[in-house]
Amino acid sequence: MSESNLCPRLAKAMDLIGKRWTGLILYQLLDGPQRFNEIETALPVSGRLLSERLKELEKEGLVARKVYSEVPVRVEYSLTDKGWALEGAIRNIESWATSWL
Amino acid sequence: MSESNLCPRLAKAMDLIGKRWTGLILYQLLDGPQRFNEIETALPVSGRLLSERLKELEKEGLVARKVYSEVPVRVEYSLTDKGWALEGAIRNIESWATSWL
DNA sequence: CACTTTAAGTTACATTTAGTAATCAAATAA
DNA sequence: TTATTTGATTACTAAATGTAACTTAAAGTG
Repeated sequence: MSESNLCPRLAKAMDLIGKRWTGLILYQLLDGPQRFNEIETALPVSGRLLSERLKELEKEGLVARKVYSEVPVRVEYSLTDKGWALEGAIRNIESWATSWL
Repeated sequence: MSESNLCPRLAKAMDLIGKRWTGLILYQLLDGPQRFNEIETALPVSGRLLSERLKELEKEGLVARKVYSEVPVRVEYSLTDKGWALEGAIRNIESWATSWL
């Protein structure tokens, strides 16, 4: 595993999207803003990793987190412009899956 | 991490592509057939995992493996039609990376 | 024949990441 | 005070990954 002249931006993109659950979380958010438990229910991901992934995605600016001070607290996650910019890629994978899997 | 009504084909696609290095290996093969060492040199992936991923991709029918009985042996990996069908998705990620990372 | 060379892996072992279940924090209602 | 609910975090186990050494096979060299 030596060095390479691989484009660092593509490498980073693949590292992000290539992380387990990230693709499905983004796909899920294509349906619109959703709260933590909605995503957790919709996907076979544990709360522990969902929390971790959402934090990464928020840090990278693909996902926005909004807290509503209700009772009990409501937290909604949504795609940012940067996140929505991946819609084409995700839809592409979806249609590939439909055609080839 | 309970059950969900997630599309099994999309889940499988994301599981495949979302596995570490898989995206970059497919991207690398968009340049045409390449032998084991070429891919290993082009990407920061170890031989151990490259071998494992290529086996998975071959099993899933995205990559074809051809052995040339030369001295020493030459093994070339290339995309199948099913593999090439992912080109759009991969290019999409590439262009997202260029625009947003 | 023994011995070297080279590509393509494989194996053994340490480290990191993921899975599972229990627990915590905050805010309000009873 | 205690219960309830969402959104997490923690502790522990299991699985995946990183690293480096080793193996295999085939042919050329001495």
